[in-house]
Amino acid sequence: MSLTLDAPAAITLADQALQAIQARIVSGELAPGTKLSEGELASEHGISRGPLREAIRRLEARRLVEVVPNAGATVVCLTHEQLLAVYETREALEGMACRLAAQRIEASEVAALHALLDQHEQALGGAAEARYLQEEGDFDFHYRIARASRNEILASMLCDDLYHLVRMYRRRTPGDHGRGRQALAEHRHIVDALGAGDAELAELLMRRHVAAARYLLNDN
Amino acid sequence: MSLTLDAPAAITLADQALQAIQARIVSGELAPGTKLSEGELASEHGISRGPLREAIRRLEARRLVEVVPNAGATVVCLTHEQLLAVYETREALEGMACRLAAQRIEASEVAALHALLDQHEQALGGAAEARYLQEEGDFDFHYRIARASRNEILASMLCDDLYHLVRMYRRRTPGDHGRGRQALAEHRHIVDALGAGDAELAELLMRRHVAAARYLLNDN
DNA sequence: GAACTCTAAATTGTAGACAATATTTTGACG
DNA sequence: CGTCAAAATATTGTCTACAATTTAGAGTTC
Repeated sequence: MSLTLDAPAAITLADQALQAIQARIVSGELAPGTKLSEGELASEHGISRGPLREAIRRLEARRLVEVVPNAGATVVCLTHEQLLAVYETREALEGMACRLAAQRIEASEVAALHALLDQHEQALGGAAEARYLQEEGDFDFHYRIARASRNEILASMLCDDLYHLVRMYRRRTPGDHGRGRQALAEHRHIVDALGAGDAELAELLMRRHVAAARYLLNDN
Repeated sequence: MSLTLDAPAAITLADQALQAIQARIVSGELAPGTKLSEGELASEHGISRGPLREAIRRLEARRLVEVVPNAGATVVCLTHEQLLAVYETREALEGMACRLAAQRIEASEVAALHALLDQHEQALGGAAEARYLQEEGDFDFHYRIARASRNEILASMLCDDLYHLVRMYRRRTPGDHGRGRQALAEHRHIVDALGAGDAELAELLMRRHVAAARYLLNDN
C-alpha cells in the first residue's frame, strides 16, 4: 500500500534527491529550522549541486523549505498561526474534494473505503504500535477521497503540498488521545454520504471533520 | 496599483527569468503547447541554462508548464475538464478566503473595496478598451480578498497558482457579454457581507460568484 | 510506397570551476 | 569589556563543458 500518491519512478537525480530529502524532513530527521547547506547535502546524497538545487527549489514550492536569495534554504518552521492556516486551507480543499467525490466515486471505491475503515476498527483496540499504522491509515483515507474527486489540481494541492506539512507537525502535537474512535465514526459517516451520492452532506461532514482536528491544535 | 501580489524585487537571474517567461505565457505570446527549449530561451533572455532551468521548474510548480524528464518542457495546455477543475478549486479556496476575510478584514479595506467597485461602475459604461481594464480590475478585487483572509498559504495558492491559469485562459473564452453588470452586482453584495462580518454569507456569495463564472465556460 | 533500423543531430541531465554575496573571525578602538 | 570595522572564510549564484537520452532523418528492406 503506497501512501505517496503514485510516486513517479524517480528517473533523474533531482527526483531522487527530492524524495529522499522530503522523507528526511517529514520524518523529523531534518527538524524545522535546520539549515540546508547545498554542498553538505550534495555530498551526503552523492550528487552534484545542480540536481540538489533543483530538489531544494521543488521542496520550496511544496512549502517544506524556505529559501532566501544568497543566504540559503532552511526547513520550514511553522508558527501556530501558520499551522492553523494549513488546516483552514485543508478544510476548504478537502470539503470540495469530498463534494466532488460524492458525485464521481465508483461503488468499488466506496466498498474499498469501508474495508479500510473495518481495518482501522480492528487496529483500534490493538497495542501501542498500532497507533502509528492508524495514523498512516488516516492519511490513506484522505488520499483516496482526494483522488476520488477526479480533480487533479485539487488532489495535487492536498497530497503534494498540504499533507506533508500536516504529517510533519502531527508528531509534534499531543492531541488525539481517545480521538481515534471519534475520528473513525466521522470517517464512517463520510463514506456513507459518499455512497449515497449526497454531495452537500459529504462536504459538510468532511469540513467538520477537519475543523475538529484543527480545534485540537489549540489545546496544547 | 500592482496586480502581482507583492512581487519580490527580482534579485537573482532565475527570478527575473521566471517573471519574464511567466508574463510571456500568461499574455499568450507563448501559446499553450509551445515547446520550451532551454538553449533557445536561455539565449533569448541572455542568461545561462542553469538559472533558466530553475525558472522552468518553478513555472512547473505553478502549473504553467509541464516537464517530461529527458524530453523538455511545454506550455501547459488545459483540456476543458481541467479548466473546470481549476474553477472548482477556485470555488473552494476563494469561498474559504472570503469566509476568513469577513472575520478579519479591516474597515479601511472594506472602504477601499467599495471605492474599487465605484471605479468599475464608471468604467462599465465606457468604451471597448475599458473592457481590458475591467478584466484586470476583476482580478484586483479577488486579489484583495485573498490577502484579507490573512492566510498566506490560501492566498498564495490563489494568487501564485490559480489566477495565472485563469488569466491565461480567460482571453480564449468568449463569455461574459453583458456579464459585467451582473458580476459587479455580485461583487457589491460580497463586499457588503464582508463589511457586516457575515462569514457564512460571504463564503456562500463568493462560491456562487465563482460557480457562475464556471458555468459560462460550458457555453462555447 | 510503407515500415523498420540505424546513424547523426539536437536537447536535456550532470558535473566541476569561477564570480558574487553573506557570514564569521579577528583585530583595533573607544 | 564591549562594540565596531575589516579581512578571511564559507556559501550561494552563474557559467561552461561533458555525458546521456531523445528526436529527426537517411537508408534499406519487404
